[in-house]
Amino acid sequence: MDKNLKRMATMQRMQVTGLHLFYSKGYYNTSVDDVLKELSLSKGAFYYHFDSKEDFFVQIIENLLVRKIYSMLIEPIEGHEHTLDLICSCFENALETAVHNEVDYGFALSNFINEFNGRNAKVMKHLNEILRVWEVNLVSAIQRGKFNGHIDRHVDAEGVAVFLMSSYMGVRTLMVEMTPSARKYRFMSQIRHYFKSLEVKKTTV
Amino acid sequence: MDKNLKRMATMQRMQVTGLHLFYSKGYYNTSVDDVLKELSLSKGAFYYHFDSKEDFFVQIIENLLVRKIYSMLIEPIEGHEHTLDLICSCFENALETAVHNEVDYGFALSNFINEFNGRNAKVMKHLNEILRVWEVNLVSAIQRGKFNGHIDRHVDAEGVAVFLMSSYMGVRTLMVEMTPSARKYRFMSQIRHYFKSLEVKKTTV
DNA sequence: TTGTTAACCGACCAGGCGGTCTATGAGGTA
DNA sequence: TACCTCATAGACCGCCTGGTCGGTTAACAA
Repeated sequence: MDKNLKRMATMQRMQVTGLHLFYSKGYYNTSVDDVLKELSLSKGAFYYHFDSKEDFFVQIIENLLVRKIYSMLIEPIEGHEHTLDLICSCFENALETAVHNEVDYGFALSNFINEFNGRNAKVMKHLNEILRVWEVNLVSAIQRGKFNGHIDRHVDAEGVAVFLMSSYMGVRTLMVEMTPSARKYRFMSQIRHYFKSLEVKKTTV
Repeated sequence: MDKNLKRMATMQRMQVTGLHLFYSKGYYNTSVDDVLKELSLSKGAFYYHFDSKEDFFVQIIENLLVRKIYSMLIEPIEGHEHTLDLICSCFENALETAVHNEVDYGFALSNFINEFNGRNAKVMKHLNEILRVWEVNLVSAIQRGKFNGHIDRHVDAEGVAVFLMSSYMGVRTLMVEMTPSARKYRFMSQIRHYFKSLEVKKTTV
């Protein structure tokens, strides 16, 4: 048990450092030695715990990336209050975090999708699974909104979900260079404008 | 002159092949030899025409990528008709091209931005310049629409431009895997819905 | 005390990388 | 024929990469 704890701690340290480096420098552009140098560990330690660099990365996805995205983009919109407000403040918070990074490298998930697409089907399967979960949760949030009477019943939930995911992923790329906070502000204004057009039309007069 | 023509032709061939490989496999994941193998040329030929791999890529950006994006996303919206319709069909065409690729690797510009961000400032400068031109043209297109009376005068042109660029870049990433044509359809529906909310309000009754 | 084993070390390997350099031949010029 | 330049060839270099492997250490069990 105590043994197992040490094992887990070392693996965790490697994975945290690995995610940080893969995110900021890219997977193919980061060597195993880069990760080990950061931690003053050796090749032996690495290949004792992981089968390969790819296996290492898949475990990072499952243990760290999935949770990160879940807690940042999925869990916050699971409430039962006004759905669109939830999504709005969820995006607002996620973007604000990005603005506060002294250096921002974009949305980790979409960076990795770009990097692995067409080059590594196995890793892509894991990344796509995260996208799928995100999409499903967005769709059900919007349907909840329609059910609760906040969102117009003619709205296409799947369409809105795709549109929201697209725009979020895109704005994160757009924010990496030049005036991220201004772009965040403009983006959020337009999202709110778009959301207003999804609400039930108050039958005035 | 004839000599110069041959020189240009060889350089062009290298650049076309280079863009294709860099786009599909990534810059860092494509070696100079990969490009040369494709053309049955040697290292000598390559370094006779280009100073370095980086110089090669910068020339590809300036000679090929800029033009490609200009002809696909900028020039089509420069007309003076109903602006939002122009943008709509421009996006429609650009996405349709992507759907028809048997294998799609996303939006080249945003892929490269992801790959070079924080790693190569010089290349990033060139990529950002393309983004800037795109943004400027979108903004002026929208302002034209406001001037022509098609777009509500309260609309924030810069905001709409950022939002459009974001969503386009994002949906291209989202389309690389799984049901691109369905996602394209849903995306375009929402774009049209969003555009409707930007039009001048017809004062009914 | 002795043996076992989990955790880690680091030298080593084959292959690939960007880039250099000398050689070579084709085509024009004198 | 002799010469010169442009365009290309391909061997070579030093460096880095993912991955292997025999050795070492410390904790614990007998």
